[in-house]
Order: sequence, then structure tokens, then C-alpha cells
Amino acid sequence: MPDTRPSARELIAAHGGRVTRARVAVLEVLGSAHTPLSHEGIASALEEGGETFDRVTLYRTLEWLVEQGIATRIAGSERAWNFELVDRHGHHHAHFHCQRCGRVTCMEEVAPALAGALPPGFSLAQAELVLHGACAECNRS
Amino acid sequence: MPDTRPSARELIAAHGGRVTRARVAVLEVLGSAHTPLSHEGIASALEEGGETFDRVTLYRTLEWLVEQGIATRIAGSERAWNFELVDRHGHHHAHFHCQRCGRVTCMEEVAPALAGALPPGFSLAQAELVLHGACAECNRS
DNA sequence: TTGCTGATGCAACATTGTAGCATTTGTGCG
DNA sequence: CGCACAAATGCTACAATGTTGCATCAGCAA
Ligand SMILES: [Mn+2]
Ligand SMILES: [Mn+2]
Ligand SMILES: [Zn+2]
Ligand SMILES: [Zn+2]
Repeated sequence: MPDTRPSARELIAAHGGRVTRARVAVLEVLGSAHTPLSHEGIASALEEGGETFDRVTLYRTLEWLVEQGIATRIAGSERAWNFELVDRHGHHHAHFHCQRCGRVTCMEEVAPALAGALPPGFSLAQAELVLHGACAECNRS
Repeated sequence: MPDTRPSARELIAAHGGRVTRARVAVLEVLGSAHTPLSHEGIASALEEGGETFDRVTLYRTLEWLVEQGIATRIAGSERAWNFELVDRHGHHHAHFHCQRCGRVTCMEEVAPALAGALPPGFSLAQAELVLHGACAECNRS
């Protein structure tokens, strides 16, 4: 049975973008990550794989992935964004930020449950639920 | 009937801090604001009142207020924090960020409703629900 | 009033991200 | 394949938002 998921190259081309070294590499990093990654984290992962890019190129690559709806940006620990693939989780879930170790964990089970309680006139584009506390691993020590 | 809310001076002293010009002024600005304010917004409001402080002093004052539990920090528009008094709303409510005008509105009616669905081992300190979209005023135009 | 300690101001630095522009590189086409 | 052209990259400079170190100032208790 063949893998039905599109390869990085196919995914990029399907969105009308050029298949560049940067996009392929970033997609592969995000695809094999199990938590949302910061720009910094992505750069480190790339370097371990022997690939280096200019800081700006990375920012632009991530921006493009978000514009295309391939990745999402979620508020991570202080002031830096974290990125993850959309198809990885279906992109409507909360995130848990551990105040001790700083890691961000996806919480598939916790739903915002807004119940359409917005005041009249307001329109919602996206909800972002971030939980702050201590993760299981940190609580053990 | 006397005002039962503590004055800025009393509030500061009750927390064991020195009653300084900066703390009193910032508390008054936050106390009369009807939306969360950014560091920038606070500085502007202070200047209109004829009070100016060093940028760093403002940061440290706000940091102190948050540490003392007097104010809270909520994620505002891109990369800057917004501040509001805790007692103003009881501090467990969502915030709406308008992607057009950038304003942040308190949503008393929208509750996170987490339902204690956290995975075992995780402990929650604070939940932060930020809604992104267009506010009523922007939707009218 | 005085002295101690916390708070402030100033300068320098850090982090995270953007903008402009020359150069390189993917891609479609002959 | 080899070209031409637009898209993507790299570099430099800049912007926004905070933070750190350190000398000075000022609240407050005695
Ligand atoms: Mn996630
Ligand atoms: Mn609020
Ligand atoms: Zn942790
Ligand atoms: Zn608006």
C-alpha cells in the first residue's frame, strides 16, 4: 500500500510555489517534529541535518507556509512564534505551554467550546487557546 | 457611603512595595482604561497626564504589578503584551483581538470551558483564550 | 533627620522579526 | 538542452519590544 500523503515536493508544487531547498527542508523538519517548533528550533534542526539558510529566508519560508495554509503559527513561550503542520492535527486544538521547561504540547482533547457566545457584530476567524502550567514530566521531579 | 476599593497608594503599600510616582500613575491609567493597554498605550496615556518615565521604569513597574497579582499580561496584537487590572474583571475571561484595527476587547461572556480535560500529570496555572477576527465596529464599515 | 534598601534613569545589549535590493535559481518553453 | 523571466535567496540595515548592569535617587522606618 503506497503512502497517500503528498511528499514535500508535491505539496509545494500543488500550492503553486517553487520547490526550493529551503521549503523542502523546512517541511521535512516540521513533518517529523512531534511538537510545534520555534524559528530557532527549526534552524537548529536544519543545521543538524547539514542544511543552513539565512535567517531571513527561514522567516520568509515559514511565512509562505502559513499563507498557503500548510503550517500554522501558534503563540509559544515568550514573544516567539511556534510552527506546526496543519494536517498533522487538523489544526483546531489547544496548546499547553510548560512554564518550567518551556515546551509546548498539543492538547487534542481540550477544545475551546466557544458556544458561539460572541457579542453581536463580532466575527471570529480563529480561536487560540493556550494553557500555562507544568507538564507531566516536570511535575514528576 | 465611602469608596470601598483601595486607592492606588493603599494597594501598593499592602503588597509591601514602595509608593512611587510611577506605580501610582500606572495604576491610575490602568484603573481608568476600559480595554487592556500595551506598554506603548500606557506610556502615551501617562504623557497626556503630563507624567513621563523612562521606558525601562515602565517595564519594571508593569512587571512588578504582574508579579504581585495586581495586573495581568495578555497577548495582544503582534509580539507586544497588553496589561489590565485583575480586579477589573475577575481575570478569567477571554480576549478578542481585532485583526483590522488591532484593538483588544474583553469578552466576559466567553468562557474557556476546559472541563478538566487535561492529560494526567499536567497541572494548569492559567488559561489564555484569545479570539482573532473582526470587531463589531470594523464589521460595520 | 538620617540611613538603608528598593526604585529609577541611562546606556548598552538581546531577541524576534521586516524591508530594500542585488544576485541566484526554478521552471516553462522553444 | 539552453534561455529568459519571475520567484526565491542572501546580505545589510532597520524596527519593535524587552532586558541587564550600574550609578544615583528617594521612600520609609527608626
Ligand atoms: Mn498542535
Ligand atoms: Mn480583560
Ligand atoms: Zn515541562
Ligand atoms: Zn476592529
